[in-house]
Amino acid sequence: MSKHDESHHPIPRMKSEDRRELILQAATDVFGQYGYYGATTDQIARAAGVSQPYVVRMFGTKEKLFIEVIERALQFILVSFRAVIAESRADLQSRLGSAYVELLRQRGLLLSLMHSFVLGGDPVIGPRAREGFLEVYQFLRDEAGLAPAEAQSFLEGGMLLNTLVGLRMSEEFDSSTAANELLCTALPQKLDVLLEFGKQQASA
Amino acid sequence: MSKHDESHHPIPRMKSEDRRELILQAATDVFGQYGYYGATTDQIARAAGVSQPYVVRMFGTKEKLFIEVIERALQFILVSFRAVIAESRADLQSRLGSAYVELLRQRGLLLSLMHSFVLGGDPVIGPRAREGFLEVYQFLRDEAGLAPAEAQSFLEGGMLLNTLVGLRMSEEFDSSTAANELLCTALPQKLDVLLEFGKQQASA
DNA sequence: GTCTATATGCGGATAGAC
DNA sequence: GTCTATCCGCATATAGAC
Repeated sequence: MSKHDESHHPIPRMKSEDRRELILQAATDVFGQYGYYGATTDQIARAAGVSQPYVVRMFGTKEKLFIEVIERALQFILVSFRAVIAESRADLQSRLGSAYVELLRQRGLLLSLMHSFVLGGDPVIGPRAREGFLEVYQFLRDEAGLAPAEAQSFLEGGMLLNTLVGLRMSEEFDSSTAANELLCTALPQKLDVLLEFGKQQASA
Repeated sequence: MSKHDESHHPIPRMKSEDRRELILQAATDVFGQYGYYGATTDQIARAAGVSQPYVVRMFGTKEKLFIEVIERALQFILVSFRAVIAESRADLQSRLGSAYVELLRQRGLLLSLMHSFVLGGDPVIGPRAREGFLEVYQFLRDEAGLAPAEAQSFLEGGMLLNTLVGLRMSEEFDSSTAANELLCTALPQKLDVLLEFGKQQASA
């Protein structure tokens, strides 16, 4: 038991790239729940199973970490969308919508972005957030070939979805008829993913 | 100069109801910019021209203050919407939309709400936020008489608007063609209000 | 590569004067 | 009704050991 000691503390001494990814995932989750200011580096560290100073050390500052989180989230969206159009160019709007909903599986991913979107006044977060949002818009228009009005309506649906997820509206499912109706109307056959996501959240 | 001394500090000794409203406005603005966690009671106090302990004293805690802010914001929305349907029942969707955009004039009002919407996981903010959102939905359906799909699409547009405002996307106007196009497409003849609002923000 | 210990600053809240 | 002074806790960041 000297070769591989995973004793009391993890101390797994992994490659920093892997650790990095682990922390980014944890940070995505925590930032998604509490937002940039509300999340603490200590929460993130504990979620990732490392010490608080380590996450600061690895990313420099909390702010830089947040920026990396939202940039990574953005990449996930675009990669996922590009996969959709690579597969086929039929019925794009709805297939992109499904892909978007699937991204809910990555905890906190869409919510971290949403938090960044309401901090547009911040001198360092704001510009990145705007840039990211416009990147998605341009993708929809240029690569997916949607008309401006179509792209806009896609984004509208996306923002309502983000909001309903942020609100944890699925917690109201069953207990409020209005919530039921709203959720059922708002989600194109993808309610199951949302509800599943809701249970994840509740247990966390 | 002994009767009305408005000496160095304001010390205007106003009725607490007026002071209360003043602080609520300041808080709405500051919470709108930084969110619940990001805003400090001190910023709010300075924006209202009072001392930090005073705002805490008056509302008990920062959390209670935030709750009052979002509940007040909600009331503004509903009052404004009810005025619209009282005036006429024609062309409701678009007239309600205009009324909604007009609410941007109350700095931070829609943004404070938006911040509350992404904190649905919070044990005390979450329930209020959900309740408020559903109240608007129910208004649209029951009082305004919109079909579920219409109400939903109204909310979609509202959430995109909120997001664009949160992003300060109007700052990108002129410098990004995509931003121009997005803003022009997204806003039904109400771009002027948004841009005006953008200038307000920039100067603050 | 990862931790412990800790410095430091800031923010919410309380006490009490005027 | 409103302020000043202040306590206390917490969160980010640094120093340095292993």
